[in-house]
Amino acid sequence: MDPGTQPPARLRTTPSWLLTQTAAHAGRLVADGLGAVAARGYHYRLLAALHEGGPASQADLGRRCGIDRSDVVAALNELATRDLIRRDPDPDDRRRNVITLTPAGRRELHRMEQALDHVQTTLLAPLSGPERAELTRLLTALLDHHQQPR
Amino acid sequence: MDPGTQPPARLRTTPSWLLTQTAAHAGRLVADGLGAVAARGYHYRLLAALHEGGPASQADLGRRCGIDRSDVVAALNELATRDLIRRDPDPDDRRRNVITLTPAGRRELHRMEQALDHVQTTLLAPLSGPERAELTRLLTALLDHHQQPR
DNA sequence: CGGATATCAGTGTAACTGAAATAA
DNA sequence: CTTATTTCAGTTGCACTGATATCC
Repeated sequence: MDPGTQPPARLRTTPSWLLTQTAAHAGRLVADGLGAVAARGYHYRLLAALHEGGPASQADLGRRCGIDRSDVVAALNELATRDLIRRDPDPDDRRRNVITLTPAGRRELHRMEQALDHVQTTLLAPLSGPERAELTRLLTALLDHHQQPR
Repeated sequence: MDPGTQPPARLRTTPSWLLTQTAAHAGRLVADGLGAVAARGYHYRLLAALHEGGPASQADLGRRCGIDRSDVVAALNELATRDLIRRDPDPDDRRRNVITLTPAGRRELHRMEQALDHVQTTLLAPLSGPERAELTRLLTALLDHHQQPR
């Protein structure tokens, strides 16, 4: 009712603000969806990377998922106590661990994906099909550009 | 060089992931830009709201900026110690404080805006003019939709 | 009384920093 | 000697929760 409860116009037309605010909404939806299956973002990212790329070292997983090596350790600890991954020493390089997705992990990943599918639907509700494709295209271009220097 | 260092395709096509990742990049740029003028996001949001809407209560500012009342207190404390805002009791409603932008606050806001202008340029570098407008339009639609139930 | 305000203390997630031990 | 990997300890920014005192 109160029009003064609107965010400042300067913010509403600033791309970085629009991005971080919509991302905050998306993050809430993701947290709720994954929370319902007792998981969070880092867990899903790691399991998805393992499912798609097969067993990998922790440093590799971190690079692929954009998760800091330090946080990979903690997240894998949590996944390991639930037997969703296995952590074995690499015989070919004794610095590394080989992380493997377990059958239970594959099942949990599937549950997470169902939850996340629903999140996408809710998140993109106000956009048409072509609009969703265009948004995906634009965000991908941004992401590729800013990830280049790595 | 290593193609295995790419994020999983499932993530790269998921809108919520694209949003949170691009927002993370944007957040880094904003943090760097505002950090150079000894500020962070909350400070800019609050000063911008004060500049655009004039003096307001803390609860009002929180609603306008999408900042929790609890965090408004802390951020205003920091701004007050730098004399960028004034916090006076409201004579008409003794529960409230009237927050006012000081001349020093207006100057700092201007410096923050210059830093943020540069951030937008860097952030949107890979997109054409029409693409930037389209991205802004799509994100605004998402934001409006998910803010409705407030 | 119910409702709003300001404040304080604490939590959670994502992202990051620095340092150490170990091994290539 | 340098580099890479794993691990631990700690920090920051943003967002949120719950409780309390005060006032409309």
